[in-house]
Amino acid sequence: MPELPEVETVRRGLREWAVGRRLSGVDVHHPRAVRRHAAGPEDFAAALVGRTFTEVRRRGKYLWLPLDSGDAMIGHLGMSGQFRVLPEEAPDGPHLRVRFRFAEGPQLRFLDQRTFGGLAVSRGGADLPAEIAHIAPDPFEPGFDADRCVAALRRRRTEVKRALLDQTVVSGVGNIYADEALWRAGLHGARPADALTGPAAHRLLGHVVDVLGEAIAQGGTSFDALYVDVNGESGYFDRALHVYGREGAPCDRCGASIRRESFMNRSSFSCPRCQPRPRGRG
DNA sequence: CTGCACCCCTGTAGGC
DNA sequence: TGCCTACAGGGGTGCA
Repeated sequence: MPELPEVETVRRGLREWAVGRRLSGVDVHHPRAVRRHAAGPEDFAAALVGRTFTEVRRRGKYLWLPLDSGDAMIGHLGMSGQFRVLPEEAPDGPHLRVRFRFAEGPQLRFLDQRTFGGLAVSRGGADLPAEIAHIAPDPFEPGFDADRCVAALRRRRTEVKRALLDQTVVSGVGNIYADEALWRAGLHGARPADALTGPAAHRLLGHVVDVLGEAIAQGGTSFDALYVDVNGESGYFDRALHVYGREGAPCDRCGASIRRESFMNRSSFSCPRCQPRPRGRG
């Protein structure tokens, strides 16, 4: 479940099901799932067994679970990663990558169809793992500074959608929520970020925060079974999407037919009337 | 600093 | 039925 609202949904599930439980065994079923753990799968497991998850934290799309050792397990879901809480007798399935066993109670499993996601143990990373420090704060962190974020956004000499997707400007925004925020702001994603006025950039960031917050409240966006919470349940925010995946459907604001454009080798959805394409530099 | 090409993978949908 | 391509919510790297 890739973007911030989906990762936050997973974080909440992990907080409920993983915190305070002592690990009795960790089985790496696919080494690629721990490729970012340089010391290898055995070291990964050894750093976890016997330890207890004390908390579940998140920055943007990254999760980390501090341990009572002072280390932390880092997780990124990539495109198709899932954490699932399942009883021991549940079948493994084809996408099981890492199994976490506890002294008692259900297992925690990391599943990942495409294996773009991954786990690692960060030594001494309980507070903020060094591996995540290059990512900007996300809008829901106490340390988030909106003025600073807007300044970073307007400093980028690139298109505004690219800037929104840049995790060093603001973390947690992906393709869906970038398109939704741009629609709400009435801006085409190809507008130059450095041509936005301060108030316009603040308004855009406000829409980013709004759409992410509303999506969290709905448990995220689930188009299919790949994007589910730790109990396998889907979120409902897909019903509230205004542009993403709605090519040809009428704009909820003006009725014009939603268009789809190729951008950064991905699809971008927008309203041709509410979000006119910029001409030249702006 | 920036854009760009390309890499990492599996699975599905659609055209032929 | 098969075969092919395009596409999917992620990030990272190397190069110009």
